[in-house]
Amino acid sequence: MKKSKILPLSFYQRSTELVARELLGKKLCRKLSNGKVLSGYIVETEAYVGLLDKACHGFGGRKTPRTQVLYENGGIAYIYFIYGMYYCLNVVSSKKNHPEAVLIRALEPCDNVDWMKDKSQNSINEKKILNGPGKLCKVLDIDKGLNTHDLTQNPLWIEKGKDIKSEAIVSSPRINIGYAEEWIERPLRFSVKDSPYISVKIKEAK
DNA sequence: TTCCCGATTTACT
DNA sequence: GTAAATCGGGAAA
Repeated sequence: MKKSKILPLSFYQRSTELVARELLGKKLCRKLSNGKVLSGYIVETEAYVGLLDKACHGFGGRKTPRTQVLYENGGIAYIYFIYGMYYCLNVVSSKKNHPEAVLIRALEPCDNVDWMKDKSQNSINEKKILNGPGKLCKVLDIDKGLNTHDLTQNPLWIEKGKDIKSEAIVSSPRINIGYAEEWIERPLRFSVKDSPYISVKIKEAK
């Protein structure tokens, strides 16, 4: 029995910023009901760090049916519906009773790229198939049914992928959280430097 | 129960 | 650059 490439639950049960940073380069895999496996390397994430973070759904200890999953132990999926038409995939991190998670914002396509191009109706440019949290969920067929799913199990899991050097990781402010006041500028977004697959271009520091 | 608004994407001016 | 699409969750009443 060969050693599993799937990341263990202990990987997720650490500080959220660390998990967000180290998820870069990892391989997100999704097995469809027809048996086909789609995958991509994670190139962009954002950390949502719970109680004090005004951008986090669990801010201030808010606890509702939807955010319940954020309070669980790390290693499971938190999927929510936004703007009436899109889903976003998050990885719950940290320990029980800490409402923290990492938003997966963009992937570099890996397996079954042609199938994904078809699905996204963007058959020309593979750089734009998975470059956004709403888009990657649509293409990978991720919806509420996978909420609370264990990310070490079929049909959605994360494996070891490419090695990303720490010099190749850049942090920047998060996207579209204009309501979060002093948290808007916090550099909790992590991405692979110069990757053509990220969602929103990073503002250059002058 | 009602009302407001969003961790987005796409199309248009 | 800005706006429209579109609906469930959360807060208020």
